[in-house]
Amino acid sequence: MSSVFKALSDPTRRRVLQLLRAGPMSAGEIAARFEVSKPTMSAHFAVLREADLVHAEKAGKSVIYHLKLSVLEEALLGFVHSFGAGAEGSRAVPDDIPDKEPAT
Amino acid sequence: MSSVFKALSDPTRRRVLQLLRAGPMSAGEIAARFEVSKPTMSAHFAVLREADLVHAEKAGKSVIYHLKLSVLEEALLGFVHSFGAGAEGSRAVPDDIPDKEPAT
DNA sequence: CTCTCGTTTCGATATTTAGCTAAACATCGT
DNA sequence: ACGATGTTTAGCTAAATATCGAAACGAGAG
Repeated sequence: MSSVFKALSDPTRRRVLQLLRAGPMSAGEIAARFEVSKPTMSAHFAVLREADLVHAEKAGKSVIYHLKLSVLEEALLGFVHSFGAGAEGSRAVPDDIPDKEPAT
Repeated sequence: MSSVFKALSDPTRRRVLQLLRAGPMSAGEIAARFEVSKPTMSAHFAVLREADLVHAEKAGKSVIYHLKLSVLEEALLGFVHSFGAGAEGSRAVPDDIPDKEPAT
C-alpha cells in the first residue's frame, strides 16, 4: 500500500505509467522519452516493479514493461472505497494499524 | 496531484485520514492517538492541509479537522480514470507534461 | 491576567530520495 | 567473440523528510 503511493508520488514514475497506458513498451523506448540517466531510469523501474504497478517481461535482448492496470485500480479504488465512498460503515481492510490502544 | 500522493505516502498521515473518516476531530484528539510529538503532528497536519485533504476549522480554542472526502475521491478516482479504467481512449487531464518532445 | 490548545520556529540529527558518472555484468542475438 | 540492451554496484552530491526537545507565540476561554 505504502509502496504504491510511494511509487505514485514521483512525477517521473507517474509519467512512465501514463506512457505505459498506451501499451507495453521496452525499457529503452521508455528511457528515450526522459532526460535521466540509465541507472536512474532503472531505479524508477525497480520502484514501479516493487509496487507491482508494472510487469517486466524479457523479450530477447530487451525488457518489455507492462502496466498492471488492475493493481493500480485495486489499490487506489480499494483505498478510496475503504473511506466509505458511498458506503458509510465500511471498515474494510485497514492498511495501517493504530499507534495507541483505542483508550477503550 | 503530487501533493496528494505525497501526503498519502506516509502511514501516519493515512492513519489520520482514516481516523477522520469517522467524523471531524480536534487536533488534540487526533494527536492523542499517536506517539509522535506535537510539532511532528502539526507538520503532518500541515501536509494534509496543503494537499487539501483536510479542512481546519477553528472552534474556540481548539482546531477541528474535517476530512475532505470529495477531494480525496476526485484525486484518486480522477487519476485512475485517466488511465482508461473502463474507458480506453481517454486522455483526460494529463497531470504531468512529457520530458522530451514526442519525437514526432 | 493566566491557562489551554495548537502552531511555529530553532537547532539538531538521521533517513530517504533523486540524481550523476563510471564501470562491471548478465543476456541474448549475430 | 562482439555488440546491444538493461540491470546493478560503487561512490558521491544535494535536497527533502521525519523525527526530536525546548521554547516562543497567537487566539480564546475563564
